[in-house]
Amino acid sequence: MQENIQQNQYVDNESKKSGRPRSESSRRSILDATRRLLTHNSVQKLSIEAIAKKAGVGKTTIYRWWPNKSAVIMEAIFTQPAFNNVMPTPRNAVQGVTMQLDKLCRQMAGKNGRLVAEIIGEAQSSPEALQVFTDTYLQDRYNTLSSYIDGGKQTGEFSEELDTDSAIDVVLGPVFFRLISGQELDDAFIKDMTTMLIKSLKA
Amino acid sequence: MQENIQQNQYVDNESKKSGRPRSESSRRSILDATRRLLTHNSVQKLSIEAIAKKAGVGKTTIYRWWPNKSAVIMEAIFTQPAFNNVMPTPRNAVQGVTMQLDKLCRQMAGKNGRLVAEIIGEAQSSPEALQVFTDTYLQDRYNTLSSYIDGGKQTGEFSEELDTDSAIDVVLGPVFFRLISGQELDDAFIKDMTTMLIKSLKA
Amino acid sequence: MQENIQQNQYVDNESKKSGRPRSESSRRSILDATRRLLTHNSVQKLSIEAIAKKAGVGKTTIYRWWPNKSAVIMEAIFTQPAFNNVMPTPRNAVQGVTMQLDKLCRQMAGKNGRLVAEIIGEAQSSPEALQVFTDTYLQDRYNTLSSYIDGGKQTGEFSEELDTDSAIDVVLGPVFFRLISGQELDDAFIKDMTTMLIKSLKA
Amino acid sequence: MQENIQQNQYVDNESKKSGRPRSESSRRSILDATRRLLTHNSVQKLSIEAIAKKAGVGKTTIYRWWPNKSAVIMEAIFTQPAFNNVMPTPRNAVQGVTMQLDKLCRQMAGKNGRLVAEIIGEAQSSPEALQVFTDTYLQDRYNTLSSYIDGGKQTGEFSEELDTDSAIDVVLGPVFFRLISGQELDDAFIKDMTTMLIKSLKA
DNA sequence: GGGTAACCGAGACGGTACGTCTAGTCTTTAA
DNA sequence: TTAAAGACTAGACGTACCGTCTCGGTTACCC
Repeated sequence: MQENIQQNQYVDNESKKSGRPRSESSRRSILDATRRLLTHNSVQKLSIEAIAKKAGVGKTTIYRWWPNKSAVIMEAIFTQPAFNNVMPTPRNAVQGVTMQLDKLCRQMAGKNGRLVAEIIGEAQSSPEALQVFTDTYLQDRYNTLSSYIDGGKQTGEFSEELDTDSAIDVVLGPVFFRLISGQELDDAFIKDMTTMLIKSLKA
Repeated sequence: MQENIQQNQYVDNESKKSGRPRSESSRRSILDATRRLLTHNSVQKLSIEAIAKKAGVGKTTIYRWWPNKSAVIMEAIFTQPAFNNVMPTPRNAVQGVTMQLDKLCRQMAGKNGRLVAEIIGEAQSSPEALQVFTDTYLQDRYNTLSSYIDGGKQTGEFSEELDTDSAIDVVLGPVFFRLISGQELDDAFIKDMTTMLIKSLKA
Repeated sequence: MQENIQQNQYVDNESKKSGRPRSESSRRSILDATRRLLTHNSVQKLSIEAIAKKAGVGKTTIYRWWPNKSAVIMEAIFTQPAFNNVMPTPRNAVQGVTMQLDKLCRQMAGKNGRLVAEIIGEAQSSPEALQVFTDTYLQDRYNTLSSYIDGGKQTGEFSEELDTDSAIDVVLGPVFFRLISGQELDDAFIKDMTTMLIKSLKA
Repeated sequence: MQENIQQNQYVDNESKKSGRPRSESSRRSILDATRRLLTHNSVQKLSIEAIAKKAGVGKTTIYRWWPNKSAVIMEAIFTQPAFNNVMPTPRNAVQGVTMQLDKLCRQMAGKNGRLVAEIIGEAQSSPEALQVFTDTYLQDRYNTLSSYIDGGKQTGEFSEELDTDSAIDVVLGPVFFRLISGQELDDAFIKDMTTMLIKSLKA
């Protein structure tokens, strides 16, 4: 499993510090253990204690680097390649929005969808976790949609009177609502939804 | 606080049973205590133990009648008059959908919105709880919107090609997404969203 | 299983009262259920609730006639024929004491011994239960030994200076101590003990 | 209150282990709390929960180091100086046995006697607890009596044909029987009993 | 033969304690 | 200084029983 090596976001290790350095192997085994445990347990049933045990790591090591369970899980999940949001440059705004919706829905099919729903659920009880969710997951989709919609407004594909932020929520809303209300994101729905949402954006 | 008297949904008390009958006063004090505790605590921080203590009731009495915490909370919350969904008959389909969206958003403003978001969050880890949420809360909104949209399709206000179920999810999605992503349901958003969604339904 | 029909000791039904009379069948099924449950459970693990369920009887019916668990159990156990204390008339005091010790030890062998030990254990936390144990079980043995020892003192078999009550405790003590300290009442011990105790009584 | 510092018997802390070491202060406050609670409550009414609360300690800390309530209580009680069994060297076997009986009876007078009776009672429902009772309390008395009786057999004070183990049970039995049958260990009884038991041991 | 009184079963009630689990913190030794 | 190990306080979990109560019904006796 290839992994995007990246800085942990809760620690600024800008410069060389004295003392024993953070163990990269611990970090990896924590995230690996989390991913493996999540294939058999729900997010809410997963405990820091269980992660620490499975990873062969002290609980303190986890608490030192992540503020809470949600943060560990999100880092474990959203850094996986399956959750990237890289797309080819679209020919026009309509195609961009369509592609984004399609990619989002494909990512949410099956197990991953349930996982994201559980993460969202977990985040409802913690503003910090919600913030992390927004930053590490939603933000990319917001930015992408924002550029497409703004572009569409300029080219005349979309109504000039759209408020971009509101429009993004309208576009993303149905996908996540379908998810959290326990329904499948099947092809028929994707098609129906996309048709409606494109219409709602048009001039 | 006037309350919709209704049968508890987990018990079929069709006929006279032997034994001491269920205590109505305990039932009320459990629901009251739950409501009062929720004004100071989040759904997840609320414990059955705390409800029992506050209500002056044994824990077993709660476990006897509700399968889990979510069920108690939903019965406590959604039976309140503030969460009814009674609306005047609309002149046409557009007005119907607009009214439903407006009512929904008003109910979700402020504290109640956070509460519902937390309930949804809690329900992500338990299919049974999600089912109860659908049955006791979403269903009403589904039904109402369903009749408006079907009506609109017949009168020609809305596109004949709409799939009603998909359309309902598209209409409700943005509201709940806004909620669970931690943003306010302010008037500007309501206006923008309504404009877009009505357009998406039109022929 | 033949049973000594006897008055329950906690109720004085001296005279005919008005109202429905106590159900003899309930009484019997309670005692039967208790005996059956005790073959698989320890005295402490046995619950009034379990007895009531097994006997097909309301808990109140048990509480109406017995003050506590120990009382039910003792009535169930000690009224059984295996626990009677009828013995042939001895030729002399020594034989009497010997016979009593032997009978006592035989009754305590195996399962019954453990049962009595558990009853004694249960009675240590409740003076009332201890009283019932004394009245329904120990008293018979006390009386019997008392007559033998007094007889022996008169015939010169036993020392005139014996205090009868103390002597009884000395005679009974080793048996019950062996029981509650978890050791077997094997034949070798019975023989050794009897020899010693008879010597201790002699002039 | 001076206390025999000793290893807890359920843990083999042979060598230095990694991790935070067991808190000596928690251990002491648990035992102190137990002792204080026992002055007002019976053994059976005492709960682990109450001990934990009184000691300002998590329940898990108790469960980590003791297998059950009886074990905590016995460690709290029997390590007290009042329950030691140190005696001066006797001139002969008769004096030894007499002294041991006397010391035992003095220790059992008043509150402590009731306490020991309750502990014995509690132990009747649990072989493990009975074992602990034997190991931490009875064993000392067994050993002492054993050496006195064996000595007496060699010097001719006691009958050569005595089985030492049986004799010990005969000697200890009356004391504990008197205790568990709820009678006082008064001076008259001690005198009568001692006279009889010495006679039973003699050649 | 109707009244009344005590019984019966069933089972809900307010409680207490159980033994387990997890959270998040603290304290040790080793690297 | 960080890591691992694991003990610490705290408190909720869901279960089992306690002893009491409240129902609808059932016998007996007594007038």
